[in-house]
Amino acid sequence: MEAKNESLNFIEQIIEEDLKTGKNGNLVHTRFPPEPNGYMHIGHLKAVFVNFSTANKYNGKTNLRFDDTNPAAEELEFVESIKNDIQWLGYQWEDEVLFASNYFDRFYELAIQLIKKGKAYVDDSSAEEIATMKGTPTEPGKESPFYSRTVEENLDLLERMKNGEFEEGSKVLRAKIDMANANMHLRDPLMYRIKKATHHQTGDKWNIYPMYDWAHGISDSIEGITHSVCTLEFEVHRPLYEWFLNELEIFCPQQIEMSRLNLSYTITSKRRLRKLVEDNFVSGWDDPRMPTVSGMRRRGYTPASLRNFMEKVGVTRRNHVIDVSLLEFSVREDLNKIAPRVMGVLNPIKLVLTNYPEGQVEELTMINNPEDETQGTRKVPFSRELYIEREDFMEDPPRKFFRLGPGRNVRLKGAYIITCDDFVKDAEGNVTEVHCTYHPTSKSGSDTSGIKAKGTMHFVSIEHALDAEVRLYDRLFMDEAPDSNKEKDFIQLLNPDSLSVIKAKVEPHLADAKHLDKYQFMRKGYFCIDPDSKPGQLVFNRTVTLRDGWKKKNS
RNA sequence: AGCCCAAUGGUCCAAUGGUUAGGAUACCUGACUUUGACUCAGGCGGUGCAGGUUCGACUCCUGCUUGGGCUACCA
Repeated sequence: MEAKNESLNFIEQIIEEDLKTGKNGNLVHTRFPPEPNGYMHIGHLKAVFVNFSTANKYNGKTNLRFDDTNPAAEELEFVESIKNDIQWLGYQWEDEVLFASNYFDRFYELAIQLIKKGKAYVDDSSAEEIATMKGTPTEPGKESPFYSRTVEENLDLLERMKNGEFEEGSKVLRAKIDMANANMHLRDPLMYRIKKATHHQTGDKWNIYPMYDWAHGISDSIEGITHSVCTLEFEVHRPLYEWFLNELEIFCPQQIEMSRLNLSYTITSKRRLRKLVEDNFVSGWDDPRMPTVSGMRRRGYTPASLRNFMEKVGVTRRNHVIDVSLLEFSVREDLNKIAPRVMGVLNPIKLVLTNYPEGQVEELTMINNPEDETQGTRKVPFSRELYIEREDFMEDPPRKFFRLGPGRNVRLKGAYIITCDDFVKDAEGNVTEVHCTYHPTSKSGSDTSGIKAKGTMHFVSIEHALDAEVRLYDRLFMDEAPDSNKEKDFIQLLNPDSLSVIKAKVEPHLADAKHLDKYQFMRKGYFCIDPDSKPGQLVFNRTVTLRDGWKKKNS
């Protein structure tokens, strides 16, 4: 029946094993739990992809739950942008958007339960004292002087902490576990700290806020999450995750850690991305060079290309650095199928067809996308004076140059074969004009000339061309792993040429192009309309170049 | 330093106690081409080291090495 035996990633293997044993009543329920403290970037994308696509594969569900336990860092703006990004990627969460803050009352009840069990206590020590008493990985910690408070005293103090009677930093609630444990996270971890902040969901109701470890597992448990996927650095938190849920005697989901996504020539440190924005190294969080979802969207990456990329990357527990060329491949692969072809000359030089009648204009019919004939055709004007790409003419070309040079023939895409007769230089010796004759019987589609042309070139008619600003992007960093370079600050590794803005000439068909419309400029790459674009003032972003065998060979 | 995790072509991901360890990408060839794109065909290139178990180890075990994580009132 099945054509091939697809290999499973390690998470799918766990799930299929659980399905076999009926562990979770044959349910698969995942969640994507971002903290709303910034914009989503390509690193988050992997978590989105794994959680949603895995659940989807097993007819399960995926919750979107904001891990909003730290009001000092979080904002509503980020809640909205994250929701927007997830939907743009093509995923839909189960039911309503959830918040850890929905469960604050429940967390509090459970904390009381833990105190009554003698498994939690209020500690008046300062942050520094707690850190000192925690010991080090090689030395055991020491018990706090407040370790042995009575249950009654702890209950009273917690309630007064909740009621706002104490200053921030003066008291915390800690779980009573094991101050000598080799795992530092088990040395009486904090459950609550006092924060007199206004929360974007709960307002001023709370004066204490739960820590990640206290909130996360309980949230997963409440929602009936079966497989709680997170990244490798949370591995050492798992014993604590399980300790809380077991002490509370409530459902314990399985936490599964996977490696986080690292991309070559890219940073995903939120702190560093913020510095790029705040110090104006980029134009904003949605600068097309940023690895944010909003940046990639503006750059012209498609949701399908990003999902395909994630699929290719795979899911494992090893640290890796994915080559950015795999991302670029995925983007080209999708754009090749969907992007209409147009002609745009990025670095124009004038070409005159000396034997073409002055004032004559032909409307050429061109195919929009050879990969998809349903995209139809369009009209492209052709006349005596054209722009071609400056690099497509060489005064003294090498043998295997397929383009224009004195005495050479070339096909103008969708039009005629031309022969180069002459060229004009200015006082500095720069070529300013190329003169050719066209062969009237060589018209595209009805060529009876018998003339051979090695190459095909794009062009635009000078009279009909539109001006366009084109923003060319290159990688933001020159270093393969800017996040982990120990010698240099990441700012020093920025590529000074990551953006160049040029004035280009494009075919008139593009006058109506709209925000984020995607095109292939033939022979030049994939481009999309930037939000800065206005009618009469076109602005394009280059999403990615085409593969270029010629350039590679000659560089 | 202690504890935990990982180790397969340049990169990423598969596979098996037993012939030539497979795919993707990258790179190189060639074919095709009215995009030097796309497509197609081919090539290059790999089990970290040392022991052990076994008839046989890339796979299991031990040690080592290398890389990563943990010592926040962040998540």
